[in-house]
Amino acid sequence: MTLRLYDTATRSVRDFVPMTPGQVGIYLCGLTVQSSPHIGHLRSAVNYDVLRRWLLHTGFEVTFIRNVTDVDDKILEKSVKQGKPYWAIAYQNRLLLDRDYRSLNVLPPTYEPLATGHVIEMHELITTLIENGHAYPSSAGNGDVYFDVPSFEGYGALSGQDPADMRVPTDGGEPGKRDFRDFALWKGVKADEPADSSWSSPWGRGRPGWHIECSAMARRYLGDEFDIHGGGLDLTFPHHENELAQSKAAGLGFARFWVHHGLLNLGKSKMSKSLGNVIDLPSVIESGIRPVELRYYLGSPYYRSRIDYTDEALREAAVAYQRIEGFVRRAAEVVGPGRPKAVPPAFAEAMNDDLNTSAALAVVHDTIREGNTALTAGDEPAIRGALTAVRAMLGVLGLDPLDAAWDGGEGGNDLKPVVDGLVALALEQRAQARARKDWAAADSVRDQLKNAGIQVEDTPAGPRWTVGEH
RNA sequence: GGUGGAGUGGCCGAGAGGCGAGGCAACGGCCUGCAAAGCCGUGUACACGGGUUCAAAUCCCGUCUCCACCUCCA
Repeated sequence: MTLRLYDTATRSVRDFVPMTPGQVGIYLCGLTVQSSPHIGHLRSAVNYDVLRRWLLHTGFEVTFIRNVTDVDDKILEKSVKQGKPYWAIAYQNRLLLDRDYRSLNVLPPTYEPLATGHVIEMHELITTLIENGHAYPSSAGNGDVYFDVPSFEGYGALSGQDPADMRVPTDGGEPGKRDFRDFALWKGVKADEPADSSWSSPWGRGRPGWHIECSAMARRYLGDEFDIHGGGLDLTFPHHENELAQSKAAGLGFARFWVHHGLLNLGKSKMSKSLGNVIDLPSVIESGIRPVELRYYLGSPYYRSRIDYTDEALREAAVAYQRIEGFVRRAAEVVGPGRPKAVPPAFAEAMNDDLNTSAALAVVHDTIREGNTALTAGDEPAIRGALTAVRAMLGVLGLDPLDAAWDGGEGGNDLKPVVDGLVALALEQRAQARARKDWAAADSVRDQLKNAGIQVEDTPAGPRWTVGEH
């Protein structure tokens, strides 16, 4: 049973066969750090994190490269507008992005290369392209270097575009281009751009032209040919098409699989800063949803389908996750956390089927039902079996409630033993009241605890309590 | 204009020719002093109109609505 993945280039689900047995190289287009991340960006991270964790679980060694684009038009614009160095703005947003990734338990990449750190690699690639007739310096003498699209046969194959059908720009396009479809590999420095945002090159001072950085960095860390290239559906054209064209034209094998995830819409269109329909992690947390619950929401639909964001759906996902969490915690209290190991065959089958997380989650819920039944029956071996299976599955999805990754952040855990003691005191009172069948007094204790944010529930093993509104 | 994709029960969301994924909500029951949690049961949903077939949510034709890309975008 092998992993089957949808490959955009062939528009079909294919058996995933790595170039080197047991090893996988993945390049994921990360963000252009022009602003703080929103939950649409986070979906991307979660989707590929699940792919990665599944590959790891099935025994692969994964080299996961996720880049950051730290120089581009918008960052420079902001720099000028705010009177701040462009690199300070980029770094600031990078830190925010990193914080969000960590909150959502997204594994850190093997390496996170920056565009500005790979100018030399880009020059090498551009030089090759000029030498073999696939690129040329702008005839306008502005220092730009363009990729010669008509010189590359097969342009448009990835995205299913016919170059002949492409819209001619209404503004006339760049004056130094031979063809309006040609795109910049290198951008000559402009007078109104910050002085520290250009690098010297054989074609004069300038900066990277978006697409080339990914070709250069993927090659640097994964080689001339590698297994999987990922990114958002909106990057298919032109970004990935251009990456593919320039890499192939330079004689590289490049990506064997193109994986694209669906976007997250808010209202009637995709979440994006420019439209202003943005929700970010801090505001989600503000609304009482925990990061793990957001991750469940973002990760439970099939990665290629569109998510139409609504507050209700998110809240519903949070409740669904709490059911999962409730079982794991209750079971762990009875039999200990256990050691997660194998995943049920049905779960593996779902994951191998192009990462069908919805179907995989159905297996999680089925197993939880069995576990809950075992819990009421006090059948410890069955509880243990269900718990380890559930934790193994949740681990693959990055959603194990017992994962230490979810503890961090607030730092309020030191108080746990203290609260434990206080609640135990109150529960002792309640137990006494119950013993003398003074239900009013017993319920009053429970109500007061509830008002303080502590839920009490009676189990065969005695009362247990949980904190928070969840 | 071109390209790709989507419309599933009150809601979210899989599936993809026959055997009712799963979750949330609702209702009934069990358990409980009462709750909570949990368990059991209850819903014949597949945008619309035709067609193919013994059988269609799944295939074909047409219609409508929506989204993404063709400009920066996860």
